[in-house]
Amino acid sequence: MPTFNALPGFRDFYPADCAVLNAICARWRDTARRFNFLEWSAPALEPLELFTEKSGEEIVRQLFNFEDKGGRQVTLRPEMTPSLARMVGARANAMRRPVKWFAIGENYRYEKQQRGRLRAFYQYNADLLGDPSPAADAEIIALCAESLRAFGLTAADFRIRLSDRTLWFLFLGSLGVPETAAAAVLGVVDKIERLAPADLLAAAAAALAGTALDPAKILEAVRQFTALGSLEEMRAFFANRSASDDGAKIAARLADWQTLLDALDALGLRDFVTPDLTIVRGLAYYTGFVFEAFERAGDGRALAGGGRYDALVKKLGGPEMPATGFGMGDVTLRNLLEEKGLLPAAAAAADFHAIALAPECRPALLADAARLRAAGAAVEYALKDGKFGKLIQAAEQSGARTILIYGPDELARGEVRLHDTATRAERCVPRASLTPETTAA
RNA sequence: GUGGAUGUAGCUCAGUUGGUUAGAGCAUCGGAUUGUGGUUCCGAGGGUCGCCGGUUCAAAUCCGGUCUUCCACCCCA
Repeated sequence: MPTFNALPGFRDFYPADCAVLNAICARWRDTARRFNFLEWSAPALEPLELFTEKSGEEIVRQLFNFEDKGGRQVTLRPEMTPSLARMVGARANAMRRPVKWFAIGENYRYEKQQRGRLRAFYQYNADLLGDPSPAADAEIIALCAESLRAFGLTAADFRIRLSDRTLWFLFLGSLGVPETAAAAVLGVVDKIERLAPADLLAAAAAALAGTALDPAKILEAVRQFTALGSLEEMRAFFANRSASDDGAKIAARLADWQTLLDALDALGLRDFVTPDLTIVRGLAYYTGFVFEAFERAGDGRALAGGGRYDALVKKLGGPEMPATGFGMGDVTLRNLLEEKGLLPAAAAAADFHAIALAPECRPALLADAARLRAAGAAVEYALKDGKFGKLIQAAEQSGARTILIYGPDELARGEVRLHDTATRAERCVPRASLTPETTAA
């Protein structure tokens, strides 16, 4: 017989693991509820075109896709945003705005796994659609930060790096970079810390092919731009540059930054947010403010990421619908919470563990167990009769708060003996008085 | 997809220059003259040593392949 394991990158969830996952999802749901976001869901299996339309054919390499028995090209979803765009787009004209939705679902990506990166993972998404203003960006960023704070993480544990593709495009335009090349330049910016200088220059030259611009000069300007660490430095940077046609647009955009940062300040989250223009996000569909939450110590892993995608709903067949949102996975978050000792205790013990000291006592035990369960208590009992020592030992090791002892002596008086697992205190009470709140103390 | 490591019981690990039916602790299950036990003691189950092949009288051990896991790239929705 072969042994069967879960597929690579997939996880079996034993009860202790499942309890952790449930605890994480519960915190996510509660935080979203406090922001009055509504939960939605969608199929895990979707048409392949839903994702190639959004991200291009090259995405297929990282999808669990196949042809179904009806000849349809389908794939397990790698993310939920296209499904959201479809659903919102279909009813957008009838929906009161802003639309504030969140979802928790398992996503699938055909990638070689490593720490924090599996082939199946749960992701929490929150999106705010129908409002293009910085106030909406502030709300999404605030929800992202509070969703992490809900686990006990502090400003010492994580930081949200805030950037802005709108400002990037305005800046690149002021350098003379044409719109057609701007996205490619941002792709180079995304690698600026990882590539060797020679490779970086070659990449910049490739991105600027067809223009008369000097890659080295553009790179130098980009470096100065990415070094800006505050709104004040950004203002000074642009003030020192010669006025251009984009000057008014840049000034307006910096005012949006002010609005956004002021809102986060008033929400009590300013300490969690750092302007960081090195963040550009790989995907081309982001259009405005983008952000990523990173852990501050250790590996500096990304915990969440998101941004504004004002064109996506329309691209997927819906009406004009500005949108911003973020995604947060369970894998890296769980790793971080484990390291910080912030995982909630998972042990789920019964309220009562009942034992019968003689076969004729069992009917009374079963009747009381049924009554307590109907009243809401968690009740378990030994399935077979045995010696007293074995029964009480198993009862104690079960972790139940209170042991119910059904012996001939007690039952003759219409009573049951209560035994407190922690203190070993005991007392007898009439069976009829048992409630879920009854204790031996 | 590329490269480098890794693999012995459910878990943590021993296992000598290749040498008899592969071990320990923890965990699990059972027992210790049949109402106060969490201790202790005894015992049992559980491994084709990741898998396949090769070398050898003999392989957990050496060699090749493959899979898995981990790490670094790629990618990161």
